[in-house]
Amino acid sequence: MVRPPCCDKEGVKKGPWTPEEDIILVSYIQQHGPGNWKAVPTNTGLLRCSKSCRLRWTNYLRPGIKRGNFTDQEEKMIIHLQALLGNRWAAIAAYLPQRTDNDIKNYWNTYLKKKLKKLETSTSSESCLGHEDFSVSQPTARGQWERRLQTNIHMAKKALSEALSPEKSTSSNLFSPLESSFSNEASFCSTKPTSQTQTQTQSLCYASSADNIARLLKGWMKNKPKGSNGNNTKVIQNYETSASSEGIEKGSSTISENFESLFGYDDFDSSNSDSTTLFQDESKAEIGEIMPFSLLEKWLLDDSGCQEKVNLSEINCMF
DNA sequence: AACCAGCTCAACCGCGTCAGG
DNA sequence: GCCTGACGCGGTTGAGCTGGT
Repeated sequence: MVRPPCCDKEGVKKGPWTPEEDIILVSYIQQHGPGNWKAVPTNTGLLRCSKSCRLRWTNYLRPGIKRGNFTDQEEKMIIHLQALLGNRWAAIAAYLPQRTDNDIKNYWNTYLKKKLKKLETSTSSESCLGHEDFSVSQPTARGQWERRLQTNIHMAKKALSEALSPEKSTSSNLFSPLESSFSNEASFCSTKPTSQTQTQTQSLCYASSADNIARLLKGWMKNKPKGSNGNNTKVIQNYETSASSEGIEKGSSTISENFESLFGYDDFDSSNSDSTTLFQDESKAEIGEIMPFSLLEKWLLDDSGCQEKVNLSEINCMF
């Protein structure tokens, strides 16, 4: 009764994605939205399994993804949340806008785990923990976290039921990431674009998604050793056509320039994710704007001693 | 310059869950 | 209630990169 691997069919490509494949995938999702992954390989002609497409999208191409250096605060949040939630990377990722669960998992496994271990061994000789007061080995702090989590869950549920009631749905858009753990991801969407802003929204988030590819392409164009072949050019040109039909400004001379102007990657920075996105049900990336992130950070990062007083009223404001 | 060990991270694999029939 | 297929998640792998010798 062994389940056959989903991708062991002949002709299914494995390994790293090429920029062309990325473009095809993004182009498709831009038109049809994420979801129904089973249909993606069939409809796009990509020689990838549906799982691979979904993974590529969620971990790499999705709009608003931030890559590279984790900030101190992000690091602390991961440590705190890992202590609280365990290896539930998706849940942890819900608290870190612009980070994917895979990214966080990798960061934890390659860096934070070692760091904490080091810290633990260095402090184990001493009777108390150092200034980096992680809750990993602190049952009391963990208990407080659990209480807070329960409060949060309760309020999240309340907010959810309020949000689902039609007359309130427009005003209650401050969803907690926790809801994604307790309802489903689709309910996560909050800032529904109005019909007036939808067109603008679509192109904005499309650009945001394209930024990811553009960054990829930038490196690819630079490093591409023996020139791109005709196929590449063809695919990219097709994409240009598709992009231009979407009303996105197209550059002129070279392909690389086209993409540069098309996506404006030089202007890229994480702040561009402040646009509402077309991909509302993939809105992990927008949590920062959905809820007052600084408040959440405060809640997460404050020393455990004094925060309880502040929390309940402040958290209530979140919902 | 060549080799090697360690590290990083994108991608894969397999299992669990859930919805639809 | 059972079966099946799709999806999501966490663990693991391995190719490529980097720094040291």
